[in-house]
Order: sequence, then structure tokens, then C-alpha cells
Amino acid sequence: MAAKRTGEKYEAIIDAAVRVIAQFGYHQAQVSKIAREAKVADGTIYLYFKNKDDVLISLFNEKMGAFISDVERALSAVPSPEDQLKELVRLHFEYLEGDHELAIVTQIELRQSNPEVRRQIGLIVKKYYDVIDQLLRSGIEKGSFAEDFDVRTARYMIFGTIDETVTSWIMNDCKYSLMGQVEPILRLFLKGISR
Amino acid sequence: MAAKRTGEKYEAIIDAAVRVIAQFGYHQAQVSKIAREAKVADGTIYLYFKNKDDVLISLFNEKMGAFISDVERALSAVPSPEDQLKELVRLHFEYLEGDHELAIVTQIELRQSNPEVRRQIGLIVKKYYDVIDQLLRSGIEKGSFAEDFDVRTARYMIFGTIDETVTSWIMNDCKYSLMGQVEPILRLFLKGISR
Amino acid sequence: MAAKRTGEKYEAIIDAAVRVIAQFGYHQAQVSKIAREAKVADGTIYLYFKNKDDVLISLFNEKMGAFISDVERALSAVPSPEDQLKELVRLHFEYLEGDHELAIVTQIELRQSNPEVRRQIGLIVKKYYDVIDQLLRSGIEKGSFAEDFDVRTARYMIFGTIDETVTSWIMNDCKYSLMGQVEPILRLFLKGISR
Amino acid sequence: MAAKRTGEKYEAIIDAAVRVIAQFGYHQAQVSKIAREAKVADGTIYLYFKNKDDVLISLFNEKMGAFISDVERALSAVPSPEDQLKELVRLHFEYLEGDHELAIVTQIELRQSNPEVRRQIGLIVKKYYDVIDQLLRSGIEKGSFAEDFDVRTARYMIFGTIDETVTSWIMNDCKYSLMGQVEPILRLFLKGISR
DNA sequence: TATGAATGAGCTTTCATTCAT
DNA sequence: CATGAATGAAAGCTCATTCAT
Repeated sequence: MAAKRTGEKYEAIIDAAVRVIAQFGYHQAQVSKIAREAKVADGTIYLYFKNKDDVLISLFNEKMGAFISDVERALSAVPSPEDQLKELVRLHFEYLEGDHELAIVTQIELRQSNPEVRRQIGLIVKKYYDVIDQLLRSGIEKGSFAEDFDVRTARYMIFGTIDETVTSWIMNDCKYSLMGQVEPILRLFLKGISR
Repeated sequence: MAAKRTGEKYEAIIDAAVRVIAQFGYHQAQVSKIAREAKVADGTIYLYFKNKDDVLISLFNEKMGAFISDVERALSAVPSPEDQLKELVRLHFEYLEGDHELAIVTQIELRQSNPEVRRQIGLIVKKYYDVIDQLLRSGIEKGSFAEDFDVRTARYMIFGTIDETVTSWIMNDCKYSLMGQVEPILRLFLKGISR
Repeated sequence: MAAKRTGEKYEAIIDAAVRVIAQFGYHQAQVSKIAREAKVADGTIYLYFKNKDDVLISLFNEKMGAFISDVERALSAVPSPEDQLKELVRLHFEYLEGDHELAIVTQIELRQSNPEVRRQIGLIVKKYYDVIDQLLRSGIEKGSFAEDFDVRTARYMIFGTIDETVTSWIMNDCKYSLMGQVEPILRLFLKGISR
Repeated sequence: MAAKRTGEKYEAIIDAAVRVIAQFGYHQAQVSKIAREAKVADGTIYLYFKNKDDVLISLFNEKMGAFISDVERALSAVPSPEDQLKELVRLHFEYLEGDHELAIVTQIELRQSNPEVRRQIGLIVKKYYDVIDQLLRSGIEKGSFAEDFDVRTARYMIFGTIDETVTSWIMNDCKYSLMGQVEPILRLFLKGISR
């Protein structure tokens, strides 16, 4: 009854969901299509997930969770707040550029999902917000960043800019490299929040 | 046969759609519910709109079109690029803070709509991008803004930040005033793009 | 309130109905389309007809009524039963070949109409059956036709054959002349029912 | 995804469709009514058929296909063309008299269906035309039938007469036996087409 | 564990008809 | 007489979820 949260089928289903949603779009990603792509029966999905929403939420949770861990690990290895910010932007772009399907799914398709899924996604993204906020606060403490800006406002800028940049990149069919945007964006950020 | 694109019923239906979508959410905004709210028969909607999608696209077009016109008019009355940017942010916030329901609909709910509607919405938002780009280019020409940043990148920052700020405000139930965010955001922007 | 059964608009509406049904088919012949073709307002149709069914029934009645009168008149001018039968087949074909649109409407499209319309059409066709039956009975009395066949059965043959011939002709886009079929059909009939 | 074309539910749905259409008429034969009659859920119909049209086309195809096979088998067992024609008329009447509901559906109700369904039905009936044409040609070759008539014209007579006879029988509530009509009709046919 | 056939609730759109002008 | 804007009932189809095997 309770859904298993591991196993190779668990992962197969999540990966199938990413592929199907990326290829057909959120509104054409039926459970049966995901099951077929994962080479399992429709009913099998309900052995590993509570319902379709749970597949989508788990998908986001797995992918975003791994990303956030990577970011946290990377930031802890970098002492300077400026370099930390650069690392965050770089990793964000690298992660999505390395998996176009995932980029499409998390950036475009999953945003059309129903209220419950978006609520859960919001809770997960919240952790990423915390990472950014922490980075900013630490930078202010260390004297790298100015004290005259509101952390939350700066986080809106950082996340909003990154998000808009990625969305725009996808809308343009990922036909240029995101990595080239790291430096320009960073320059704007640092000028904006530096002393 | 052809849908009439004006008349008091036309406006009544669009306004009803805003209210219904704001209150019940995109997925619970049935045509019959919108019709009831507009105090017209279901079929009457199809005298003024081609189909349900057309209602949503028209809604966005009317509201966003009016907003963009307002912004363009306001910007032309302000000489300094710095003040123009401030005016843009201020108007954006003022417009949405002045109509919470519209804010919810355009910022949250309509983003869950089907591909065709989102495609049309994208075309309309494109015009707003152009306004921002124009503002930035003119500021660079006049020497107010630095020359070492990419206009598109700066636009990602400006639009992305504004968008994220508004989304966050709505997610927090609009319980503080957006206007208080104008100055802090602007300071980040101007430090970022000034010479 | 009571529908006027004459007037130039009455005829204009019936003729418009024939053209619209012939061009667009029964299922795409909406009242508003017929009104537009007749250059009257939708509501005007209801000044001349009780409802849409009444338009269709009146259409059939007018056209078939005129045809039956023509046939009766023609038959009375011909003494020999054999020649009468020939005249009936000839007139039937001539009438429909002379008005392809009417042929399509009465032969194909109106047969898809609802039960009430078809019931009324049946009553009108009944008169044509009577003309055929009378022709046959008179031919038997005069000794032209054999006595060993049932009149009703022969009428099934005559009407069924004519009907099938016309339907087939329309299905083949009226691309040959019906008149060429008069002699062959008549030969079969006469051999079948002659002494 | 692809509709299953066999199984006991497949047959149950087709049989339910015959009963519902016969009882309520084509225009009152909703999918949900057919489903209820077949004791399946509405959605189950779409596991076995592409859409409602497909139910109707399949219905006609199954019934008419079986009938045509029966006729072909029977004719091949009869050497004389005259007896073959008799067998064809007899089987036609026997088949419909043995299933009044099917007679009503194929003879009356399905003729009101939409253009696509009627087009498909036409293709199926075409095979029956071929059987008749073949019978006639073979009779001419064997010297049983005259050579001075057109096969197509004779087929119009044979099919048209049979069709008209059955329609008339149904319109009179099937209150007499069709079998009694076999001999009279056949006499007319044979006199008409014999040497 | 795994299957996949079966379920059934839910919604957009059309169009004949009316009636205030 | 004539108009045409407004009405509102009615139905085919999809797809997440279940459960007997």
C-alpha cells in the first residue's frame, strides 16, 4: 500500500516521466504513456508512487534535491562570497545545460501542473532560496557585499535573473551555450551588491 | 459567426474571467462559471470569443496591452534613463498592486494554461521585453548606463527580478506593499548597470 | 404567429434551403446559414415557418407536390399504359436532372433528417405511390399489363429501381445523363409486368 | 490505445448498439445509453472502438459482412442463375426478418448518420452490389438471362426493389412476412431479365 | 510484485428558437 | 413585418486510478 521510494523501477519511472514530459509536454504526459516509456504496467506506477502528482513531485524532489546538495557542497569548498556566487550561477547553468530534457521539464512544463504539485515544488525551491540567502548573508558578514541591500530583494534578483535566463534559453531551443552567460550576469550581480 | 471584439458584454466576460480564475484557479474556471459570473448565457461567450482559449488570450492582451501603453506613455514623459527605469518598476508594481485578482491571474494562474494560450501570451510579453530593451539601449546611448553589459542580459535581470518579486508577493498573500520594493530593487539595478 | 405560407420571402427561404443543403449537406445547414443565403434575418424565417423542420417539410412538399401534379397531368394526356409508365420514368429523371441541387437534397440529404421530417416526407411520397399504383391498376384493367402480379410489388420495383438509379447517379457526381437510362429501365419493367 | 476489434465486450457493445438504435432511434442513441445497455462503462467503449462512428461502422460491417459471406456461400452451392437470384432474395429477406432490430437499424436509422459513417457504409454495400453484378453476368454467360439489358441497370432494379420492399415492410411495423414476397418479386425479375 | 482491463466523472461548444426593438 | 443578439440544453471523449488475477 505504502509507496516504495526506491528500487530501479522507481528511478525508471521518474526518468521515463522526464523523457515523456519533455517530449510531449505536460498536458500530453499521461500515466499510461509514462508507464510504457518506463516499460512497466500502468498499475506498477502505483506501487512506487501514491498517485500521478506524487510522480511529478518526486521527480522534482530527486532532481532538485541532488542539485541543491551539489551546490551546497561546491559552495563550502569556495571561501570567497564572490566566487561562491559565481559557482552557484555556473552550477545552475551547467546542471540544466547538461540535461536539456530536465531543463524543459522543470523550467517550463512542470509550471503548468496543478496547485498541489506547484505547492510542493515551491517547498523544495524554498531550500534553494535558503542557500542563496545564506550565501548573501555570509557575504555581507564577511564584508564582501554591501550592507545597504535587503537580502530577500537581492535573492529575487539572483534567482529571478537566472530563472529568466534559462527560460529564455529554452524558448530559443537551447541553441546557444548557457555558460557564456555566467560572466555577464555575474558582473551585473556583483556591481549591484558589492560595496 | 465572427466574434465581436468589443461591447460591454465583451468586457463583462473578460472581467468575469479574471474574477473566476482568481477565485477558483485556472483549472476550476469553467466556461459556465465565467458565464454565470458575467451574468450572460454560456453561448453568449461564443458570440464575443472564438473559444475558451480566445477568452484567456484576449484577457491577457487587453490587460497587458493597456499596461504596456501606459508604460510607454509614462517613459516618454521622463527624460532620464534612471528615472525611466524607476518609472517602469513603479508602474509594474502599481498596476498589479492595484488589482490583486489580475495579479494572481497573470502571474500565477494563466501560466498553467495550455500550450496555445501560453504561446500567444509569450507574443504579447515580447512587446514588454522590447520596451525594456529600448529603455536600456537609450540609456547606454545617452551615457547613463555602462557599455560593458549585454542588453539582453540586463533585461533578463530586470524582468526576472520584477517577476520573481511579484510572484513572491502573491505567494505571501499580497500582505505587504509592493511599492516598498521599488527603491531597493532600483538601487540594485542601477548599481549593476550604471557606469 | 401563424406562419405565412406564401410571399416572395417564403419562396426565397425554401430556395435558399435547397442551395445551402446541397452545398453544405444536411448536418451543416443551420438556420442562420439558410437565412443568410435567403438574405433575411434568422428571425424572419420564423415568420414564414413554424420551425426548421417546417422549412424542410415545406421544401419537400412544394417541390414534390409540383412534380406529382406535373406527372398526373402528363399521364392523363397519354392513353397507353406502357407510354404512361415511360412518361413517368422520363419525367422523374428529367425533373431531377434539371435541378441537381434539388436532386441532392431530396435524394440524399433530407433522408438524414429527424423522424418527424421523415414521417412527413413519407406522407408526401405516399401520393406518388398512389400515382404509380393507379397507373398499374389501370394498365391491368386495360389488358396492357399482366394480371398475375401484385400491384404493390410492382410499385416497389418501379419506385425502388428509379430511386436506386437516381441515387447511384448522384453518388457518381451526376456525370452522365439520366435520360439514357429511361429506355433500358423501361424495357425491364415492361418485360416484367407485361402479359 | 489501439482499439481491440474482438472479444465478448466488442460483440456486446455492437449488439447493445443495435438494440438501443432500434428502440430509441439514431438521434437518441447516445454513447452512454449504449454503454449502459451493454453493461459496460462509457469509457470501455473507447477501448474497443475509436469513437462513436467506429461503433456504427463496425456494426454495419460485422452484420453486412456476415450476410454477404452467407450469400456468396449459398450462391456457390446453387448452379442455376435463376435459382441463385431466388436464393439471394430469399436470404436477404430471411436475414432481416430474422432480426427485426437489425432491419430497423440498417434499413432506416443508420441512413440518418453523418457523412463519414454513410461513406463507410457505402463502401461495404458496394461489395453486395458486386455479388449481384457477378450473379447477373454469370447468368448472361450461361445463357439464362437475356443479353439485351445492362447489368448495372438490372442491379438497380434488383437492389432497389428489394430495398424498397424491406423499407415498406418496416414502415408497416413488420406485420406481415417478407418471405411471401420472394416469389412475386422473383417473377417480375425473371420476366424482366430472362430471354 | 506486477499486470492491464475496466471504470465513470467532468467540460466545451453548437444551434434552434425567442423577443425586445 | 423585420431584425439579430441572446439563450441554454445536451453529449462525446479522456484519463487517473483500481483490483482481480
